[in-house]
Parts: sequence; structure tokens; C-alpha cells
Amino acid sequence: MFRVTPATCAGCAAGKIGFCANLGDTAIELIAGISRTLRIGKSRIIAREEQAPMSALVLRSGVIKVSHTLFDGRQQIVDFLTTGDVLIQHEGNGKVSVTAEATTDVDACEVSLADLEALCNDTPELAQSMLGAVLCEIGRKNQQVMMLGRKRADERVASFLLDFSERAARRGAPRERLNLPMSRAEIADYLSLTTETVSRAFSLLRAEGIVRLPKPHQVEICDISRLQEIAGGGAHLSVR
Amino acid sequence: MFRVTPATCAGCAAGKIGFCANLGDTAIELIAGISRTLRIGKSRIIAREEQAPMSALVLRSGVIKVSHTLFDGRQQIVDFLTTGDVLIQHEGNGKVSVTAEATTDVDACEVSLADLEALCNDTPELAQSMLGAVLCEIGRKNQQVMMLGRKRADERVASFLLDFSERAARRGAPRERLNLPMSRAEIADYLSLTTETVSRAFSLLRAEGIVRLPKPHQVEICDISRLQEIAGGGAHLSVR
DNA sequence: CGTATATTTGATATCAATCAATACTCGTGG
DNA sequence: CCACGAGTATTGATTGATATCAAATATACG
Repeated sequence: MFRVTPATCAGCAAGKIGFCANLGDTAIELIAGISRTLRIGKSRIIAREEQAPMSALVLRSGVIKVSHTLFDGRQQIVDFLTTGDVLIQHEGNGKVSVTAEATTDVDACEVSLADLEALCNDTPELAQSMLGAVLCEIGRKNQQVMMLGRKRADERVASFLLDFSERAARRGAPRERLNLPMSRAEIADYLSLTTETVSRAFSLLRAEGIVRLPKPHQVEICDISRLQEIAGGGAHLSVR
Repeated sequence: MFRVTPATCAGCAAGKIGFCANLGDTAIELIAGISRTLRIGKSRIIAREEQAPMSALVLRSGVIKVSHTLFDGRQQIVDFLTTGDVLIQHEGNGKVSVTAEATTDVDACEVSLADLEALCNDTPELAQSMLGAVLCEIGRKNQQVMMLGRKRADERVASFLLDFSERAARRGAPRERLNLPMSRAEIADYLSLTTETVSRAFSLLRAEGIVRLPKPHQVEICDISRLQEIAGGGAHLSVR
């Protein structure tokens, strides 16, 4: 028996958990087969209806941001979910407020956790994909911790661009011509910086010829190896 | 078929993944039944032998720290694992170097991933516990992200103490009389601060009568509600 | 008990935040 | 199609929290 529903877990504070699933096309099509499609307008908060069964969303297009909020109102975007990623909505312990909001118009498949569990039991490969994805997500989260803990502003922005570049490549989109639908403020929030600092980092990368910025939401990576060097923690750029 | 082995995952960079499992005594005893016990001396690096099967460790006592390292040598402790937690050792993609080191002498159960998977297939409750634990771990990681991204030095230290307090309580140890076996330097590393800043935060908490510090590695929480207030993001302490 | 190490306390430097102003985008209506 | 305006992004000047540098004190272990 495969179960997606978290068992009682004292450490588990979140009412929603998004994960960058990398399930693969086969798994996604499997889930799509038993789910109803859903269109979520930009800026809509994705809330679970009271009494509705716990459910999972699999994104087909668009971007969802997942935020945590502290008691005093400070909040942070902890993840951006894109095509192929999964959002699981379940009961939390009420300690932390977790919100998911559509950053763009979103197409998604919605499936109840009960149905998803049943499908996983019938399809071992799916169960394996899911668990593998969740384990990998812990690795990704550790890299995010590393980024916030050890990287400086321009390194964080470089890491962010590379992460999006790789995720784009994985779903077949061009690796070096990115569309970043979120605002500078949202990027800053995710990277734990201010819009001003993110903007300065972009300007610096542009001045160095590493990226081009035809429009604020379009990024063209010109020198991916230098971007990787910066993201990985090489010497940081100076303005001169 | 339940599989612990992550499938191919482009986003998965880690060669080791530790998670604060909260599996519960029943699950731990189940695993202990099929595993060999292991004693790991303080400061020993936990490395997978070449050619040895991929394995998981379940801690029975002691503390293991899990660190990530960037190309330029900067590193960070991303987790401390204590009694009941699980360390999964598997192949990474080589992008990030992940190390696990015993911070104290450690007693652990070691089981190959193959055996663990077999046991999970025979025991659905275990499979459920494992997956629930991994999902919850993502929630914990998001809180860690929040801590690094939004909390100030004294708030981070307060959060750290509360986290250890809750984990101690969960395994039956006293909630308000903590033994912190790791050094100030290790705490600072995990919280992305310096030893000096951690030390100042401890001194501040002591001056406010919130904790007592009979010995550097012993912390007595005197006013847990104020500690929670600080950790959750209340007004920060001033020296006056 | 003495020495090496860990921790605490103090003074200054630095990166990013904040405060402030300008420039750009994009949608709307003339 | 162009002009306008509201929101978004960029650039500049100053402040602040924590790092860094430096020293003193406490702890632990032989």
C-alpha cells in the first residue's frame, strides 16, 4: 500500500507542500488520466475548500509560488512550482501558515490524494517516481539552504537563473532563453534580497556580458559557464 | 513495490540525504530487526564504501551532522540528525559534495536499501511512515529556509533551541534541559552565523533570564514562551 | 595543576537594507 | 498611432546588522 497522506508528524508544520517533482512525462500523463483539469487565474490563492478531500495538483503550465508566513507577518516565497511540479495540500499542524498563489495563469490537473494513492498502488513505477522525487526535493532544499546561508547577492541571482534554466531544459524549453514570469520583487523575496539588490545583480551580470535583458521578464544567457562559475561560488564580480 | 532508491533525477544533487524522520518507535524497531548495529566514533566521516550496496542508517543515539560543500570550499551544515532520524546514502550526480560526520559517538542500525525496500513492501505501515516522514521533512526544510532568509541572529538561535527541545521531547528526553553536544562553531555553521554572533545571542538570552547555561553544552530553558516568541519573530532583544 | 582549545567579550569593517529619486514598461484612451 | 499614467525596474546615497579582527576568559583534558 502506497500512501501519500503524511502520517501524524510532529515536525510537519505545513498545510501545503510543493515539490519540484521531475516526475517525467509518463508519470504526469498517468496522473492526468485520472484527474480533472483546472485553470487557475493569475493571483488566485490556491486554497483547499473546507470539507473537500485532500488533493494534489500537477502543473501543466504556468507558475505557482509557495510562501510561508511567520507570526509577525514576515513571509517568504519558499518555492516556485512550474510545469511538471506537484503541490500537495494536506492538513498542517497550524504552526506555520503556508500559502500557494498563482503567479501566472495556471493549467493544472487536480486529483484527490485517495485517488493518487490508489493509482500509485496499481502503478509501482509511479510510486517509485513520486518517492524518488520527494527524496530529491530534500537535496534541492539543502541547496537552497546553502544558497541562503553562504552565497552573496550576485551568486544567488546566478543560481536562480541556472535553476530556472535547468528546469526549462528538462521540460524541453530552450535553456538559454528564459522567460521569468515573476516580478523582481518575487525573485527578491525567494532569494531573501530586496528588489534593489536583485536589480543591481542583474545589471552587473548584463555589464559583464553574461546575460542580456531584452525585457525585464526575458533573460538570455550569453555565457553559461561564467554564470555557473558565479553561482557555484567563484570570485564575485566588481563594478570596475 | 515500494522503492527507496531515487529514480533518475536531474535535480537531485546530493549523494547523501539525511532526514529528521520521526518514524516512531514501532517503525524503528521494525528496521532494527533486519539491520546490523553499528558504532561510529566521534568525528568519523560516514562514507559509503565503493562497491558496497547503498544503505540507510537509523540513529539510535548520538548526533550526525550533514554538510554540503561548494566548489570554492565554502561549506554549510544543512542538518543535525539525532535519535530516530534516518540517513540515506545513495549516488548523487556529483554536482555537490555531501558529507556526513559523527559529531558525537553514534549508535546506529545499518540496512541496505534493498532490504529496506523489501521490508517496506511487507509492511505497509512502514512505507507510509517513511513517505510521511520525507514529505514532512520538506516542510521542515522550508522552515529552515525561512529561518535563514528572514530571521535575525537571536531569532535563529532561539529557533534552534526550540527545534532541539521538541526533538528531545519526541524521544522522551526532557524538553527544557537540553544537552547540545555540538560546538558553538557547529551551531553557527548550521545557522549561517559566526561563533561570535551565536555566543552573543546566547549571552543575550541568558541576560534576559530566558535560558541558563550551566555549561557550554547544557542549556536550561527557563521561559519557553518567551523563547517561542523570539523564535517566531517577535520583537528582538536589546541589550539595555 | 597546567596547557590547549573553546567560548565570550570588545572594536571596526562590510554587504546588503533602507531611503530617495529617476527611468522604463505596458496598458488605456484620446 | 501617440500621449498619458500607474506600476515596475533601475540607479544613487546612507544606515545597520552581522562579519571580521583582536583580546580576554573559561573549560576540558592530560
